[in-house]
Amino acid sequence: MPDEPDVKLIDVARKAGCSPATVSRVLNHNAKVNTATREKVLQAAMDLAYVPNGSARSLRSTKSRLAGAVIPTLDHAIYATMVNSLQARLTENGVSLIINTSSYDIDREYEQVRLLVERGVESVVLVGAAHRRETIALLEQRNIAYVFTYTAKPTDIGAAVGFDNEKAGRLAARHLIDLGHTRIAMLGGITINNDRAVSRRDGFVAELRDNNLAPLGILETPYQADGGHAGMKRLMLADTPPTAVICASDIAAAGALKYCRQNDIAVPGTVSVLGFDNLDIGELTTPELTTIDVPAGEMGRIAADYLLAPAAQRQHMRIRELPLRLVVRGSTAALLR
Amino acid sequence: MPDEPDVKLIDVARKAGCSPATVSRVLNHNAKVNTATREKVLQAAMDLAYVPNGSARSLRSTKSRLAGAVIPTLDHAIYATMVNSLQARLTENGVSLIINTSSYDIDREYEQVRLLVERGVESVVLVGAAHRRETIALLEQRNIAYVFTYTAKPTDIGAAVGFDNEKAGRLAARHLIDLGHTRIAMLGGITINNDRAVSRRDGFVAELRDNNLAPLGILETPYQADGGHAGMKRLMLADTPPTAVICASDIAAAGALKYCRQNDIAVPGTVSVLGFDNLDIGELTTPELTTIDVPAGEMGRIAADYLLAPAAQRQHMRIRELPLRLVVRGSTAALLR
DNA sequence: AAAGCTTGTGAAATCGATTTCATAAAATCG
DNA sequence: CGATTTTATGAAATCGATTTCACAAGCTTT
Repeated sequence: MPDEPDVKLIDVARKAGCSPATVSRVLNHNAKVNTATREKVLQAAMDLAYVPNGSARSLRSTKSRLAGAVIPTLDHAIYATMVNSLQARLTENGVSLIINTSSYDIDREYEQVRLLVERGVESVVLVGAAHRRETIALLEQRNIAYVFTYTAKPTDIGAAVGFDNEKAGRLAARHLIDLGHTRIAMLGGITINNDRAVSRRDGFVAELRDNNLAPLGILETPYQADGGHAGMKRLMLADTPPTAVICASDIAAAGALKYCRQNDIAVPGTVSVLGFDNLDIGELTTPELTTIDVPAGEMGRIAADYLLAPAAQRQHMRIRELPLRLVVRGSTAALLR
Repeated sequence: MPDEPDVKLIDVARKAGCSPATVSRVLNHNAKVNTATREKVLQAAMDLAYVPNGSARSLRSTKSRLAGAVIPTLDHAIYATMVNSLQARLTENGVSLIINTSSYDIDREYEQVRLLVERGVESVVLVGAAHRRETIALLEQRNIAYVFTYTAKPTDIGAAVGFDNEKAGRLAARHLIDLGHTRIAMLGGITINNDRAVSRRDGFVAELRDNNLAPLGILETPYQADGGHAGMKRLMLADTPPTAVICASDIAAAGALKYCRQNDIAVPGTVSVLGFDNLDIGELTTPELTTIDVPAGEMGRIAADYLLAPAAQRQHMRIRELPLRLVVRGSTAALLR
């Protein structure tokens, strides 16, 4: 390997015939530097293919230009899409993003956040509003900006960007009630350590109760096609099968649809199926899925903007509730009597 | 804010009644340190909730425990899944992952890699084998380990983990030829800056030619459902529509399926549709998709293992070709005559 | 033209860890 | 038991940038 000795700032200074301080000035805050000198420095940096040492820079300046995100998984489009736009926006502003996954485990989440703090991140994106006390304490103590996503619960702790999950549950129930359904079941997500799934379920139950109805059954299933498939099977084989089912995600709903197709159960004729998330897949199933849109990309963008904003401004943007949108397609219909 | 002054290593040393050097020893290589002293140090670190300063550490030790990945997008499951397992494996080994997206643009890729180098990453994951010369030069010069994914092209430059894209194209063609099809078209991906799409197309064409056939048409479509939908429309409205279509991804294939459904074109009766990637969605469409499995998760894992391996060992693991697997489901069938 | 500002620059201190080198104390050996 | 090796530790140098402080030279201002 040729492996030339790494070019350092001082080498640039030498080549440009000035002091390291001046090089630093040119390369950073662009403070008062004579134009001729500036040119020489830039030229030298270019010639030497100088790449600054980020560690040294952040050690001295206490600015790392690093952000972190801890999400449940990247294997679900709803999170991957958010991270995609989060990353894009941060990068546009010179901030790099470190990603960690928690598998929906808040203890693991804490460990990951600790690691992020050690790496010197200046801000952190978390999912949901349920976290270990230590996690928040660590961020507060270190004065690291953080924002919760997929939730808009007014909380006295962190800032949040997302939507009201309880409203989402209600909106789903509302739609089915409006269609005349009374035997409504839910294929909910796993609620352990998932405050969002809990809220949606609560909203669902509350809306039913407000209409003098009770849920026909609430099953907890993993957010995967198999889970939706198996859950639908249990529901439809019960003594009183539902005429409408709310699913925790479009993936689960697609699995439910698959079960119905395999067993010649008409959707929406016999049973209406409602998804959640509004993933691409919703337009590709037969029938296409009625679902509730989750603005994942927008959340990522807004979260980024929040974290990029100067601390003073952040005060005014703590809670950002995004509108929920019911997307009506072919998998739900009025109850036949 | 209470904002206690940050605890530094020297504070731990003070509290434990020893020198910073000893604290460092305990916290790192665990070199010969008296057990009693070690306990005291660990206790002190715990009590003070000490979190090491990563910048200082990597500045001095030239070990950042940071890796980077530049992928086209996280908005496509095939990449998100790879990154998910890559990240998991790296984190297990104490390495954090910085993610950047390039939107399939190798100039952008170069910029992102530069940024990664500046952040001090010790290794980098790239997608495909087509990169700017500068990108590779930079990594080589800085002695940063890197690995290409989704490709197994024997290259004199980097290591690679993936599969032979040309074989994949051939495998797809082979399947359809075996089923008796002769009018075969391709809804390929965008080939600009995408060496993998190019290879798959070339393999497809080569296999047809080896069987004295010529492609009925090759359309380039975005890797999205709309693209597959629109492409299928063009193909089926042509003077001689194909009896079989190879799609660039399951998403595009699902879009193609949708077009057929909307226009009462029987699949696989009138036209067979072959997907690529083996995403979850393939099992949720009607009919379910015949597809070629891409071991995205495994690639991420293997890439991580490669990068985590000591440099000496890496020599022996440069190219790792994973097997391709045809997954036959309901969207392809023998040609009716 | 003297006093007071600006502007542009460099010398040296500094960020918080790791690492090298030296050394005291303890253990082993012939 | 004196000589030698081993073990455990600390003092000080160091990584590569940024930042503070000082100061010279060139401009204003009166």
